[in-house]
Amino acid sequence: MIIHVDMDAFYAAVEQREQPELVGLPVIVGADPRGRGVVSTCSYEARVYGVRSAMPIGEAYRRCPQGVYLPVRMELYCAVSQTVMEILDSFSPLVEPLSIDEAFVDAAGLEGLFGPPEQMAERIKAEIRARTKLTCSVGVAPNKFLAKLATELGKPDGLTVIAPERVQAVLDPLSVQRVFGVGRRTSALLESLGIHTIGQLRLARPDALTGHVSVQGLEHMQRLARGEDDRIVEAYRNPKQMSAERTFMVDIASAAEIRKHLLELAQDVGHSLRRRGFRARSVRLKLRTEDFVTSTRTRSLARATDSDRVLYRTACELFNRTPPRRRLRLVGVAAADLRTGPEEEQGTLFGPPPEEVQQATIERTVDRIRDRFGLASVRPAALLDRRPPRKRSR
DNA sequence: TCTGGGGTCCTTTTGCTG
DNA sequence: TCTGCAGCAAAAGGACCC
Repeated sequence: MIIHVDMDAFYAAVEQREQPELVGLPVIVGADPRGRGVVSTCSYEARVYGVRSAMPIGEAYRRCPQGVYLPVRMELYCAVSQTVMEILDSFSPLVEPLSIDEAFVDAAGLEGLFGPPEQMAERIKAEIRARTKLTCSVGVAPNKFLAKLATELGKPDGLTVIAPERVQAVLDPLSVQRVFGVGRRTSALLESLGIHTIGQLRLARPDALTGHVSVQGLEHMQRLARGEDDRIVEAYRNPKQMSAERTFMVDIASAAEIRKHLLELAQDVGHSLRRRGFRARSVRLKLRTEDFVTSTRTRSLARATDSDRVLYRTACELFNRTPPRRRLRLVGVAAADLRTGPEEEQGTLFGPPPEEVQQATIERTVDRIRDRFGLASVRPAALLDRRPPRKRSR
């Protein structure tokens, strides 16, 4: 059996814990309601007004002008998250964090220590509440998909068990939207074909969906609809990409200004790579124009890198290739095709050229300063653009 | 009316190579 | 030399999740 743990209205609940005068009020954590952005999390009191995660913050404000609007305080939530994960680690050697506020816990073979899975889940809930003063919802089921579904069915502060013999009875009447991976688009498609419930999806004949869904996609959905999911709990997974992106307060037309942002984003991504010991073999530039059309451009690198300068230059090359005709509302830089381990073969007997060594030294020094004084406090554009001094002619 | 930022995974398109 | 084809990797886009 697998246990899934999900903190209730996490960011908002942490804020209410830190500021008890907010308890019972509609608390909305996210962007500034006067600017651009969305709701990250809101308290259950705010949900009464129809406010939801990912809703444009302006719309949230129209629905709930009396709400308490708070900025995201990521460091605080990360610290609480760490405590929660430590608690989970004390119950099982196999814990897979899914995001900052949820995780899978493999309960197999732990009956001797904690009793049956349901009892173990009970103890996890109690300990999280005791140590963090926060509530969570917990699901217990034979696999990941069902455990996560069980959690959703019991929110907030619930403990829901889906026993193996009850899987189909629980699943069949639920909306297809409950299937992991079926979102707005796919559920609209399925409903247009008369498939509204998981039971109908399970029994749908493949030929009724050909042309609408890929064969693999349908097989995947129908496996989940039958309650089958053989993914294991993985305690550690290598990241596939690291990225940073920024939406501007006002759309930007100036290429010079865009490049300034690309430099900052490249520095953020480079910093993440070095901190976690990864190098990237490809760089992706993401652009979103004022009419909300998003495009990406990728370039593979000859050699894996974690250098701000290489990320920045590559991003600029991608940008220069076809500068967008419209103003931009967002730019992003991503490092992808990640790998660990020592630097690849340099292709020379003498290692990397001296400028690269010097550049790497500068970047690591900046990393230390940023780690000590804050991520955004150091933006040494001058350092990055500095060329080696030119030799004077005699 | 307005739509964040960090990700994962999958499909399709495109271009190269034998 | 040209064409068609298969296989592959890179690139691009899209759906989805929290």
